[in-house]
Amino acid sequence: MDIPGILHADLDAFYAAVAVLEDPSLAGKPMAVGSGVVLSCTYEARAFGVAGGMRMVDARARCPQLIVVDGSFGAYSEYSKQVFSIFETYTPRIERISIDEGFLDVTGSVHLFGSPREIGAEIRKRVREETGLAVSVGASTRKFLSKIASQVAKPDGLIVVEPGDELAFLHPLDVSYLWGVGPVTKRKLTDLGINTIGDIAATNPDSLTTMLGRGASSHLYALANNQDPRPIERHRKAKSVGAQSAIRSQIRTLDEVVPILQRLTDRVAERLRAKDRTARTVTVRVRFGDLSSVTRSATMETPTSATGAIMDVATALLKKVVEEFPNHETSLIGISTSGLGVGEPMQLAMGVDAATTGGTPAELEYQSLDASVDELRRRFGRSVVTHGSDLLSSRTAFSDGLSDIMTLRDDGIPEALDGGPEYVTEEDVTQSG
DNA sequence: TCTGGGGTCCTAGGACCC
DNA sequence: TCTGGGGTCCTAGGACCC
Repeated sequence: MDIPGILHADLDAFYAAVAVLEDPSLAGKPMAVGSGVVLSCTYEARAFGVAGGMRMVDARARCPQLIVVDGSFGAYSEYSKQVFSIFETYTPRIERISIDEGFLDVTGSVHLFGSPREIGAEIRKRVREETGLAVSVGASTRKFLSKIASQVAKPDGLIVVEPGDELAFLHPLDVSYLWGVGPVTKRKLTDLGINTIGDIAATNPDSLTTMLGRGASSHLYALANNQDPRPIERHRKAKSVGAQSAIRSQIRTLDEVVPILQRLTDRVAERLRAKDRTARTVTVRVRFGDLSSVTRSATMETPTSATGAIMDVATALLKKVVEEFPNHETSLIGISTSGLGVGEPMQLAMGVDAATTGGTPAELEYQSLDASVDELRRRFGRSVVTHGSDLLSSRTAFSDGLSDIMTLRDDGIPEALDGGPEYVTEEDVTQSG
């Protein structure tokens, strides 16, 4: 396999480019997408020193005529879909890294479509013609090297690193091109007199280890010597699901923070269910007014995707933080769930809606029973209420009003329904389907 | 220069088990 | 009963990436 068949394709200034396509009057002007911070900006804005990640106030200071537009995520995923479907006509071996970049392994496609260089050129042409977007492409025999090549190729370029030329291409480049070198590592390397990737390759690995630790140093040393055995991975499963929210006004008490945590937990649990996943570990992050932050986590005995169960754990963790750091302002709160699993038998808390019983809320009565999906449907029709990994959490979620209103699909999986929680009786049910 | 939201991976210490 | 070693799981923090 001595052809540069690993392609890295990266859309140029993606969000900004889409904004220009949606509103052509923005073409050729300095423009940034984002509200608090710059998510993406045009190359005209970059000429003024505006860059992604920058605070919008700083961006405006550098470029007073900067036009700022809000992002529209619907349009982004539409364009992204189009672009990736073009990729798919050249190879099924695609690893999507994010909405705007991915790896393509075209080593098996050369007989059909020509050399990697020809494929890269054709992809760029087709993406330009069919979507109006510019995509830069790097090609080599290694993932990390192709990614670097596409960065060097920007904007709107194609760089192929032929086998044998790798080190000559790589070694003059600044260390920050390497995946894994951020501000902290960059500073440490500078202190060691290491500036280029070639400097890393020429350094005694032991002295790197002293400064960076075993993992990071062997990683960087390998990359600097063009070692990167990672294959293209087509389907990567998420390892965590989280949500966070920055808080502007100063708040200090648990009572003020809990509703925000509730909202975030709702979102996370819903996304877990949408992916048909469960989580075992709940992590709560609190960032204080001085921007320092702490995390507290706890692992549950049984995995769950139930809002109530996750919220119980999250609330306890949050309480711990508040007790540990009294009278601290909170500037951000986040929740993350990890230890994700699939396919555990779900435990359902069931309810019958008020229309069925023609009634007002009655006293809740619980009982456990085993039942097949068919039996559930016979007994309750559409009136599934909430589910979790154990009966207690399902019931807690239900009685706290955190339940989702759902119906059973034919495969027995609950499906979200619109409508209010009008339930008057409730029974706990173990789903056996 | 710490401003956003979504993630991954690594390290290190402690608990616990064999 | 103590000492030692190895492995796994959990928790907390930090760096980095898009």
